[in-house]
Amino acid sequence: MVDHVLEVLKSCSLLSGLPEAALREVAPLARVRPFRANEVLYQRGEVQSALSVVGAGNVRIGSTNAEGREIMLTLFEPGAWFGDTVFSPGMPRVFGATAHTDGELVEVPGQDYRALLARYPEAYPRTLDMLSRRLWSAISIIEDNALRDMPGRVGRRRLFLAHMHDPQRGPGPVTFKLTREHIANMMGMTRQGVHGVLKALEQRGLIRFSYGRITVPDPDALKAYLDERAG
Amino acid sequence: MVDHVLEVLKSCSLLSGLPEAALREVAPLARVRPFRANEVLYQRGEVQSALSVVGAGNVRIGSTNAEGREIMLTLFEPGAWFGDTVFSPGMPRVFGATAHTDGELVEVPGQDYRALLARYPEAYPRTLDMLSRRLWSAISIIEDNALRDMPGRVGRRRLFLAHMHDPQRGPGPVTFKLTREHIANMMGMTRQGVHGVLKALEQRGLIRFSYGRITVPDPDALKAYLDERAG
DNA sequence: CTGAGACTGTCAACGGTTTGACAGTTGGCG
DNA sequence: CGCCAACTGTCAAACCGTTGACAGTCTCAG
Repeated sequence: MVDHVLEVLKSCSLLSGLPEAALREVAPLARVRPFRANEVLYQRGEVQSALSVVGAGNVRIGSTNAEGREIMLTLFEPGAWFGDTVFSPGMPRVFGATAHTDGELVEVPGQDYRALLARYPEAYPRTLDMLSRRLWSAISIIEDNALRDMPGRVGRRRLFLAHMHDPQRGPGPVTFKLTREHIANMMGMTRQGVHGVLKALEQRGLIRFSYGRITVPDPDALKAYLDERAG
Repeated sequence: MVDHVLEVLKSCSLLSGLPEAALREVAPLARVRPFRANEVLYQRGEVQSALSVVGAGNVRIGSTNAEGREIMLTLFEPGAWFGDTVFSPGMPRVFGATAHTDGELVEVPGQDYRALLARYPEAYPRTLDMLSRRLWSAISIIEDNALRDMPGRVGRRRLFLAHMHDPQRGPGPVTFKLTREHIANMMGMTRQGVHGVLKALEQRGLIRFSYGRITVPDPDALKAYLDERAG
């Protein structure tokens, strides 16, 4: 059990600055939390700080407004970490998390994680680096939204997900389990609007899709197309 | 001179976790860089990591795409810090900075700043907290863009700036020196589009504006209006 | 104080997205 | 193996923001 937790923690880039001995220290304090598809994992506003690492399955990060319209910020794969308040204890959660598929979460209590960092300060730079990159991702999404038209935005977001999916950038095809509606929610568009955009991309052979599933056969080709289309 | 630098560094929230002794150590290593309005301070892509603190004047953060269309992410006031690559040395800058008014920057070489943190590890938690909050700001902008219509977006962004302007949340009026075109660039809209939105907000008395200047008389009233308009 | 340049108000035509509605398709569960 | 629920394709009408163009207003530097 603890061994399994340790495996998950080791797979997490945020924690890769910590020596294995450190991970062994927190592993027993972590909690494994299995989840079913569409289960709400955290709700916006909860005051509770934990570092969550996806052990298996996919997790949607996002929030819902009063009218019930939802926005999905990103989709996390196994190994990804989140927990926006780990570094700002006492603050309410800024966004919510929902299970996208069945899977499991490993939760390290915020206090324990912070104490661990304090004991292994050499891990701080790596931690800052990771957080900093998250910030860039967010900013580049803002830029895309402001600078690009709808096809550009959709394409770029697909690339972004492909990169999240496999940061090692293996050139092979990448598949997500996403409906048109999910994509629309990510972009602030409607299902119908997404449809038109995807159809155009498909005709160029840049993406392919089947029922509830979308695949990018060649991320590099998609990137090249988008770069050519607009600065 | 060094005294002046010290004052500026002390005013910076990112550095407030460091004891004054630490700031005295880096102050001599910092460089004061005066600037004139519209001067380009940093360009996207430069590989150079420094922590920049605004000592006086205003700085626009943003980027430009190939077609020359510009997006402005935010406007920084004295005391604000930026330097997206301080925590990820060796990476190219993700966005550019341009002087919005005359003013001055205090630049701490990234290496020196990082070495300082390593010497005063008790400052790390505060640093992570600050960076984390930046991430929230960015994410909440993404949310606003996806979930809100144009008036909602413009209003929210005005609030965001008001908050940046004075995080202590004094309830008084706040004024920015921003043209319609700047606002348009922040939102990915056009000058004309912004015009209509602002006119509507003005008629409700929520904002006022004069030549090249816009003021929010009562941020709380604006917030209340926006919250009511759309969850 | 005065002129040039920057900023602003406004208009009509155009275009892309949403809205709303409905039928067709897929996949999983009983 | 068949049905139901979820997902998808498609269309026309309405809407909203952009494009492009021009005249009016304000500021500041000389």
